[in-house]
Amino acid sequence: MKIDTISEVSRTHFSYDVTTKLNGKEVTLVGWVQEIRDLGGIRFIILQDKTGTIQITIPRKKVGNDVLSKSDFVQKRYSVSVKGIVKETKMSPRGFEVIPNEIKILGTAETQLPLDITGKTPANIEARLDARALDLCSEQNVAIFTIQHHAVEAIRNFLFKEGFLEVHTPRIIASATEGGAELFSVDYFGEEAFLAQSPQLYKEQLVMSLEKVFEVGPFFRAEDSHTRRHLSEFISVDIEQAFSDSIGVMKLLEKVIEQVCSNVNTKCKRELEILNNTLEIPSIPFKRLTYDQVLLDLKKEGIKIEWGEDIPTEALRVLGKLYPQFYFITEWPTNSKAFYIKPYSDTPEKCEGFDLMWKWIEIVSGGSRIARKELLIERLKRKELNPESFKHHLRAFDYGMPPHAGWAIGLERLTMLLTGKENIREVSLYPRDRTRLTP
RNA sequence: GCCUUGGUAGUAUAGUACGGCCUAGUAUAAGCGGCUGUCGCCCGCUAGACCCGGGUUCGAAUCCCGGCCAAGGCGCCA
Repeated sequence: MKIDTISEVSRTHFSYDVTTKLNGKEVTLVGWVQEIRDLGGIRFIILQDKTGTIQITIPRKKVGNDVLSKSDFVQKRYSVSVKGIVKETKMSPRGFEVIPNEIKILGTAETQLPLDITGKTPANIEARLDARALDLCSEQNVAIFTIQHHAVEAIRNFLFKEGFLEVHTPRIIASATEGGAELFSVDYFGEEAFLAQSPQLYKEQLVMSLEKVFEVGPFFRAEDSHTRRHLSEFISVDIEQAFSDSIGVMKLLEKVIEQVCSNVNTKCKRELEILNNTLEIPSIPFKRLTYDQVLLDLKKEGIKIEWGEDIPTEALRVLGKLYPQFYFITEWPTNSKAFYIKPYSDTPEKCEGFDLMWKWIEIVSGGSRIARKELLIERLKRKELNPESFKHHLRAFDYGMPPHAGWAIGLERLTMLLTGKENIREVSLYPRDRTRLTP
């Protein structure tokens, strides 16, 4: 059987756009064979495209020889075009079917696929990721990444409206931006360089000129973590704003989250249904808990944490049950946050850093930044970082650094809550983790 | 990095406590044949697997040791 050429094919409708209103009309559909049910005298082909599925019905005695032989030849995952007449009938899943006049075969596929694309025998995450290109064809996965798209769309639109400029900072850097986290090293023309773990230092410098900036892009952490919420390469949505503080950027963040939820809710109704997830639009302002309050709450639950310590995952899970939606944790101990987070001037042991939590997972972290060079150097030393390796960054503070603040959303973590998925690898197209570098 | 659990056809699993009845069962996918209203179609037939290496034993999918791989948890973080 010869493969047909695409040149004569032009799609008139996506599967989802076909309705009973088109009864009797001719449509041309393009997509993939998802399933074939052959009953002998009649054959049903379920055609899939990115919008959904549609039933092609082939009564053996009522179609031409060419249609019959093409439909004999097709297998699951073959790319085809189908030109045919829409026919209303109660016997088909969506109330209509398409009776083909012409089928073109545009591409083939191997017969024994590594995953069951109909979902009758679900594969585990490892097998799915090994065959990710095929896995992504599932209705569920199309729904996940459609939702992620509309989340980013809402973020971009809102930030544009608020006067933010979208920027692109380097991924290849000479030294650690924050210290602490492990970096991937790369050979840069014989010199050691690193993959950026965050745009932090660059976005701070940019507020001196562009005032309000944001960036959406991948960052890299060589942490040896093995959890359902960590990736070695993840997408960060970063903003930084001049002449603002943590209170200001928290208010902005609430609006961003609200916009995301409402955009996804209105544009992704079907996707949410497919994922069996409901999304509430959170009311703002979000609850603000101080670190001290969190410690008190946890004490009541029988969990004791020394002041100044980070909150362990086990405790966060308990906290997530007490506050099962979005909430901020503010006024962190200065030493538990990165060196660039601004301490309160009256109580310097606490800082203007915050985390936005969703249940027990940290979705966003941010804060007011230190704008004074001397204080920044002091904080670097306190964190046992060498100010010398930050000299280019520190110099920027001599050129008119305004007070500023910002935050960073973990896009995959945000997508997890939007889609109801509990494994971050489900919401990353090609996840990179401690043990996975392919595909 | 540490801890726990696991690795059986393309996929998903049963069998492992107490070694023999496992010539390794089932579902689904695949191949062939049949069927005019399926929608997890149905029916018949065919083919397909015990992670690798060593050990114990008359006998190992099953027990022991080593390795590799995975999932989950912790620490760390977005």
